[in-house]
Amino acid sequence: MTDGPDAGGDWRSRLREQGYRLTPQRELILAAVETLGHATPDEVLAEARRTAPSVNASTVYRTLEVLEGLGLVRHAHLSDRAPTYHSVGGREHFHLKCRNCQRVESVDPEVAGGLLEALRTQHGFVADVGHLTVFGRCETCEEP
Amino acid sequence: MTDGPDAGGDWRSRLREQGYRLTPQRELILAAVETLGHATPDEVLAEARRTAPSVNASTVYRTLEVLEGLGLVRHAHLSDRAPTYHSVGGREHFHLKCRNCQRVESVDPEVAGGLLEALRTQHGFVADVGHLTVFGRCETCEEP
DNA sequence: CTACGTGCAAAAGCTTTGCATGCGT
DNA sequence: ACGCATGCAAAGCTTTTGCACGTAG
Repeated sequence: MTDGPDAGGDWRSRLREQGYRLTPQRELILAAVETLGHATPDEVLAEARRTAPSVNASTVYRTLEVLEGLGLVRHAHLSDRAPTYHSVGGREHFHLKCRNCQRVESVDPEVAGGLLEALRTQHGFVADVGHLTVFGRCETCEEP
Repeated sequence: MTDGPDAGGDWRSRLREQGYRLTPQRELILAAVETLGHATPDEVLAEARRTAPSVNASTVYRTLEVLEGLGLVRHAHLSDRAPTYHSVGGREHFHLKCRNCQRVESVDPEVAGGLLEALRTQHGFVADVGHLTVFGRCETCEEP
């Protein structure tokens, strides 16, 4: 959860190098995303408020945008409504979402390798696997 | 655009068989979706109003829900915000969305066959290809 | 004649924006 | 000291909901 391309506190330097300021809120919000795994802005807000109750929703939205711009978090659409954010601390992955039990599973990008290759050669399309979400029915829910 | 599993006016019978009533608005909204190809509820409303200016937004939402329940239309998320609806008149397909030029391309499900198979065998997950949207960069926008 | 579907208006989410103040650099 | 980031409040959108009326069956 804390290792990966940006282990330790390197991201703080990168943040500042890009002209951003390092604030408690930004640390808190990034930590919240990492703790939660997959979370909507609303859930991130709630988690952040456990530590600093005064944190504001607009700060969460603005911060998630900044963090995503820096490549520290990503978002995907795991429901028809809210976007959900996750840390890019670990390796890249895409998501399976069961329409029946709502469970979310993370999958290695390699599994989609064939599709990516086909899209590249047949459609000249370079896909962003990390943003991919596949809806369907999971093993348990598909049982007869 | 008018052929497929439900060619002609067969859908009207199915509609009634399911206990629904056949109203001008329902015809109009289905026609709007077919005319537009891919459209947000808002766009569907605008198109429907070209014929019947009194059509209401809530009717569009309610009707799209009914039509989707009957399998006459489907929706996918082609932008981070609005859902877009399309007719299921033609054959099933999934979507590629270019983040640069915003263009949408429809792709034959067969292209994703490998992925589906892998998800089924490796994760016991039965994917719904028709709802799939892959984000990335299209051929033209990827040129150096 | 029934009761489902529609239009209208208001409510409910969720996200964005304008400002004055606070704080990181 | 400068100016970006935050909190607060209000506005903006999209979607949902409650009701009374209209109309399909």
